[in-house]
Amino acid sequence: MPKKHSDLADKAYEQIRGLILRYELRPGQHIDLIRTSQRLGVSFTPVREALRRLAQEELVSHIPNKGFSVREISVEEAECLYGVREALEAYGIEAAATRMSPDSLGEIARLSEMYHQSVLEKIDRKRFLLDKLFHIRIAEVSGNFVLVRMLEQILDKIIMKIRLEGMPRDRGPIAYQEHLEILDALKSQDPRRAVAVLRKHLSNAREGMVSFLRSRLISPELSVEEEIA
Amino acid sequence: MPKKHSDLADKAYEQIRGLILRYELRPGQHIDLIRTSQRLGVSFTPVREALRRLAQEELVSHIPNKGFSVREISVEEAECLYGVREALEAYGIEAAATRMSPDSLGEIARLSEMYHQSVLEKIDRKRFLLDKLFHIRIAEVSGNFVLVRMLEQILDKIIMKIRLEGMPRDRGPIAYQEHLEILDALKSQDPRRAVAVLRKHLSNAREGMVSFLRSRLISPELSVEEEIA
DNA sequence: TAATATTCTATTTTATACAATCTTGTCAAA
DNA sequence: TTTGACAAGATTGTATAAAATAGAATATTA
Repeated sequence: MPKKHSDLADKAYEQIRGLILRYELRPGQHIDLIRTSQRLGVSFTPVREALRRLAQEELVSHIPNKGFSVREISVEEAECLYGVREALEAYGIEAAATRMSPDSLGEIARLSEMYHQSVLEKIDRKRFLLDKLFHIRIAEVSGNFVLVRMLEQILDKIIMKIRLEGMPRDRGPIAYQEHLEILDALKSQDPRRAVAVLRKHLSNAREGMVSFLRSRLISPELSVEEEIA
Repeated sequence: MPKKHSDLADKAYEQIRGLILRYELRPGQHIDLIRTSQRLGVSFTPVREALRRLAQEELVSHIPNKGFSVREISVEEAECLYGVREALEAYGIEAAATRMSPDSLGEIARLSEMYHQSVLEKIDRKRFLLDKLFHIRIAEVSGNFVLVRMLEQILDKIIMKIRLEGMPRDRGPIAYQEHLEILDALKSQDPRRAVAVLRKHLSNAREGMVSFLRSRLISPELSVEEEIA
C-alpha cells in the first residue's frame, strides 16, 4: 500500500501555501505557529520548516523573534514581477513555437475555451487558474523545466496580488481574444509573431493591472478618514 | 546587549550555502545532520530549517526518510539555466541601458578590469565571482529587484556547475573582450546594441560550456581520479 | 538454489518539554 | 510627554524521546 506523502513538513508546506493563495491567510496577517499547527493537526516542527521554505520562496516574510506573516506584495513589486514574467514567457514561447505538437496545441486550445467559459461565468478563481494553465502549458512545450518552475512561482505571486485587489472588469473577454491570437501564431509555427503577440498581451495585462492598482491606492486612506468620522 | 537569538537558522543557511558553493560539500554528497550541526556548533533544528530552505532553492535535494544531499546539476539543466539566464539578462540590460548613471558605469568598468586581472592571474574563484558581479551590477541598474534575486540564484547554480567541471581555457580573455563591448554599448546608451552584444556573449559562453561539459561526459571517472590525486 | 518474508539496525522525522531570549505594552517616575 | 523598569507573552534554540522508514541481514519457503 503506497502512502502518498509521508513527509509532514512537505504536506504542511502545500497546505499553508494553499491557505495563502486562497486568502484564508491574508497578506500582512501574522501566522501563529500554535494555531497553525493545531489547524493542520501536527506539531510545530513541520510547520516551522514549511514556513522557512515559504519564506525562501518569498510568499511569507520572516522577522527574527517576531515570527512569520503572509507577505504583502506592493504595486512596485507587482510591476517587477510582470517585467520578469514577460522576459520569461517571451523566451518560452519562442522556444515552444517550433516544438508544438498537435496534442499540445489541442490542449492549449481546450484551455482557452475553458478560460472563455470561466470569463462568461464570472468565476474569478477558475478564471485565474485557467489563465495560469494556458501560459504554463505553453512554457512547458519549450522543454525548459527550469523556466517552468520559475514562471509558476512568478504567476502565483501575481495572481495572489490581483485576485485580492481586483482587475478591470472588461479585461477578461479581451484577454480571451488575445489568447486566441497567441494560439493562432503557435498554430502557424511562427515564433516571431508568437513572441510579438504574447508581449502585446502581457503588456496590456500589466497596464490594466498597474492602472487599476494605482487607482485603488487612493481609496484605502479614504476609508480610514471615514472610520474616524 | 548580547544577541543570542538572532536567527541561527539564517546563519546556518548562509554557512551551508557557502560550503556547497565552495565544494566543501560536494555535489551528490549526503549531508549528515549530526555532523553538520556539530560543525556549525548548533543543534539540529536550525540546520534542518536551513536545509529545507536550500531544498526549496534547489541547491540541495531532499528525499523523505533518506535525508538531504548536495544537488547534482546535469548538463541538460545547465542548458536550461543558461536559457533562462539569457532571457533575464537581456531584459535586464535593455532596461538598464537607458538608466546608467556615471557612477554605475564606473563601477561596472572597474569590475571589468578586476575581472581581467583575475583572468591574467588565473585565479578561478576570483574570476567567477567578478564575472557574476559584472552581470549582477548591470541587472541592478534595471531597478527590478525581483530580477536581480532570480538572476543571483541562476548564476550561483551555473557557477556551481562549471566551477566543478571546468571551462575551455581560452574563454577568459574572450569573455573580457565581450565585457568591454557590452560596456561600450551601455556607455552609448544603446539598448538594442547592448541586448545584441550581451546575447552574443552569453550564447558564446553557453556554447563553450555545453561543448566542454559534453566532451567531459565521456570520462567522468577519470576526472574524479584526477581530483582525488 | 532462488525468491520471498521476516527481523534488525541505523537513520530520519516528528513531537514535546524546557530554558533562554526577545518583543511589547504597562505603569510609575522624572 | 518622555523615560525606563518590569512583567507577560511569544519566539527561538536545545535536548531528548517516540515513531516511522529504508536498507541490510537473516531466516523461511518453494
